[in-house]
Amino acid sequence: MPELPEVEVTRRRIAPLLVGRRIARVHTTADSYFFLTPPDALARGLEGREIRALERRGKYLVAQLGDGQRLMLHLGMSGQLFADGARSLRLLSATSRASLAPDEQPGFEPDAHTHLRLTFADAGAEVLFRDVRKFGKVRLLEPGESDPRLDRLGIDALEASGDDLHAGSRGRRVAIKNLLLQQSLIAGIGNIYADEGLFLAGIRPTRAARRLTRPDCARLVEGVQRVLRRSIDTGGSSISDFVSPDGDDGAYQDERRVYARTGEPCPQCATPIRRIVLAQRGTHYCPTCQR
DNA sequence: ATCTGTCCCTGGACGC
DNA sequence: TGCGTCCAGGGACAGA
Repeated sequence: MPELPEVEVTRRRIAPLLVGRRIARVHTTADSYFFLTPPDALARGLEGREIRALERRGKYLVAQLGDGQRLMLHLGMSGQLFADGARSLRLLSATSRASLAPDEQPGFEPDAHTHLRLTFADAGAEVLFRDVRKFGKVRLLEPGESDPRLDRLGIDALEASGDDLHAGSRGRRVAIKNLLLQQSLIAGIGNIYADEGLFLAGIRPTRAARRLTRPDCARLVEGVQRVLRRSIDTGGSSISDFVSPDGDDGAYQDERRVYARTGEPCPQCATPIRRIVLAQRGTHYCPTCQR
């Protein structure tokens, strides 16, 4: 599930394949709510454009195009942005996987879930956007046009300070975890890193946001940033579908302390990790270390 | 204004 | 073995 680190890893590795290249051909799947810009308009708008830069805002990627247009991408839950030639079992459907010999590593063939495929004017790798569950989004923004999804984003999680969180949590009765997931306050934190950050800070996810002191907020932001940076350094978390543009799996899932470790001993005190549901999301914490 | 619940989608896990 | 059912989760949205 792509959160800030997975999106940032994707950006760093895919940027060299995109920036400075001119899009020659665009292939899409049929229209669906994945396409905020309908496929035909998207193809028309993109063909012939040069990509000048690739930026990240929270969990969004924004490509700056040569004539002032921008291409906005969100990976959703199961989005995969990669180059053709990437090799990973995560890029295959279950049926193609089942037909494989145990040691076989076949190349990827664009399938029904490959919603966007960019071919470039010069030779070189194509870039593909695959998203099985279609929670991802793609939109072409005309010069000067904005998208409320981007406008609403708060400060990037890597730039945020404890004071930002403290200011945003005043008077809020919601559980602190819910607040961490709100992209309008701090952008980029998702379910995994919220749980991990709260554990590092020793704060229970259910605590009312307004009950956090200034030092609590400082510790929490510090904890969240520590796990985000570490995850970027290890290539992100490949817990379900995430795969980097070259097909590598991330390794951060091996460093998880509480996320999806229900019943396992807390790494600090050996109390079994507890799982509850907050904001319709699985939430994991140590009942002893997190108060 | 804030908060909660519902919905989009598909594959994988699980039970019989 | 094979089918059915449930669940995961980001974020938009409706309604309280």
